[in-house]
Amino acid sequence: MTAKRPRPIRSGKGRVDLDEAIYAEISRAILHGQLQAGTKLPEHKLAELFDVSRERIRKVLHRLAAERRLEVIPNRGTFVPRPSGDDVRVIYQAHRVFEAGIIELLVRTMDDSIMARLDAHLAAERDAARRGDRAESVRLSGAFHLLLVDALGNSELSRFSRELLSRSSVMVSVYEPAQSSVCAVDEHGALVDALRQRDLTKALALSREHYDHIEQRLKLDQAVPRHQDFAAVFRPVAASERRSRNR
Amino acid sequence: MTAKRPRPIRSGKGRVDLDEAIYAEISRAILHGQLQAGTKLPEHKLAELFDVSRERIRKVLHRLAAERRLEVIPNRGTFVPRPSGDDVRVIYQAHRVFEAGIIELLVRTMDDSIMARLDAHLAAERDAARRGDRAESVRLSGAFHLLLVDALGNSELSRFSRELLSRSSVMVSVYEPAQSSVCAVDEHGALVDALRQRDLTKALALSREHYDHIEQRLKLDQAVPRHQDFAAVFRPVAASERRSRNR
DNA sequence: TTCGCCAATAATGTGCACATTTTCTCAAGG
DNA sequence: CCTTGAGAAAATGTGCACATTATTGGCGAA
Repeated sequence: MTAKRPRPIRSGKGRVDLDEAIYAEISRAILHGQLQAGTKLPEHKLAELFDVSRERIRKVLHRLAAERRLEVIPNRGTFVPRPSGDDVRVIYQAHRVFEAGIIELLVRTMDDSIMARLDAHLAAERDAARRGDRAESVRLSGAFHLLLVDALGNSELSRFSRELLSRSSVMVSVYEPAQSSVCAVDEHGALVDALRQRDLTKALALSREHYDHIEQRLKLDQAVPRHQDFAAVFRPVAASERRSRNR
Repeated sequence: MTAKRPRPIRSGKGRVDLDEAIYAEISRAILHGQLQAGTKLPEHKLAELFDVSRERIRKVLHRLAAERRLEVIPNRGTFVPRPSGDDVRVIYQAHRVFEAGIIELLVRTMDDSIMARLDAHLAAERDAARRGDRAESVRLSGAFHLLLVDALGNSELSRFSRELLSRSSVMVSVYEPAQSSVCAVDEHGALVDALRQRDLTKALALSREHYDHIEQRLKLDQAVPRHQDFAAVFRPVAASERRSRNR
């Protein structure tokens, strides 16, 4: 590290984007299940990885902790949450309650353009399943539920939905590290059919059962705690590369 | 827990509580509508008020901003959000969607103890209304909706519900600063009746109309932006008093 | 060996100094 | 009178030093 700088290396304006980039990168790693539950994220190590100050990492970690994506234990460190069985129950019940409300509104207010987008998404899911593209199937499966809530055009609902999905992603990677049991495309298709018929009761039941299936599958498996070299899962953010050239 | 160390000014564990106390105090002021929308919360002023370092205040403010309770504008400061008309629409739609999901579950799963708690709450609301206790009526009115979600015993749902309520509280204080148009007790009572009969359709309609009424009332009024001496609304937190004696 | 204690090391928590940016003040010029 | 701009003042942003706490490693006694 340089001892004292006569001038600022970068203007202050770029720093906000830098924060955002680091935040997005860690969020992505969690959402994609690339960080094992229980993994510790030491501030020094991350600061070195992203080539920023420790304070900057600290701020991002605490922000993620406020969103329950990470867990900060005072004087101990920051960890990827290790969801308990009760956490699974809480999160999936929240998913069910939340989507029930979404469906109740969609049945009353959806239009053709929304149905068209849902149909297009189902086609993409079926195509990924036919090709056997597992990673894409997982991604689309989660995106289906986001599509439902985004159709309402409500930023608050979308934000909360993403927080829930982020947390269930960690659970999936904990409880089923090996097999790829994604949402069945058939269940998504049946739900869309019920929506098209504006059949509230049927749509509610299908959504509820859908999340029940996922939750049940999770509880069958056992958690396999293990350590992990987290450094490998992060992609470099733009600014860190830029600064690396100066050294 | 006893202080063994030669000279601990304060035990390190107390600091977490201190953060929490300041966070709770500002949250309370927002929830109670004691902070006018648009009010700036300067870091060094708050630091002086609570008698803590500016960094500590800073952390709390950014945490509240992450929950959308406050708004941080880079290099400008932290402000109580000034909700736009579209914000009102988004928040109250979120309320409706969210409570619809809650009701759908409550109708299927509630038991006598939950109904008893709801009845007791209604009695308290009616009592406050009869006594003309406006502040208590406002508080109980918001608490009714929290009681509904808390009945599910789901921390995630409760947390999100409180975030929403916190944001709508600011809106109420912005758009109707004078009159006390709280939730009508009758509407709460009718909703409880529908729940008791396990009438999903009726309960959904009542909840929806209830929030529609509140939102409509808000939109009739005009925002009255004005400055405010925020220092008067904060109560001292324990630790700040303790330290004040040393000066 | 194994347990427990203590020093050594590493990691987190925090106050502070200083850099950067914005806002305020005021006066000169159109 | 209004506008504009330069400098001062005030507020926010950030890196760093140091305090505090947890973890590790080692050493001696049962």
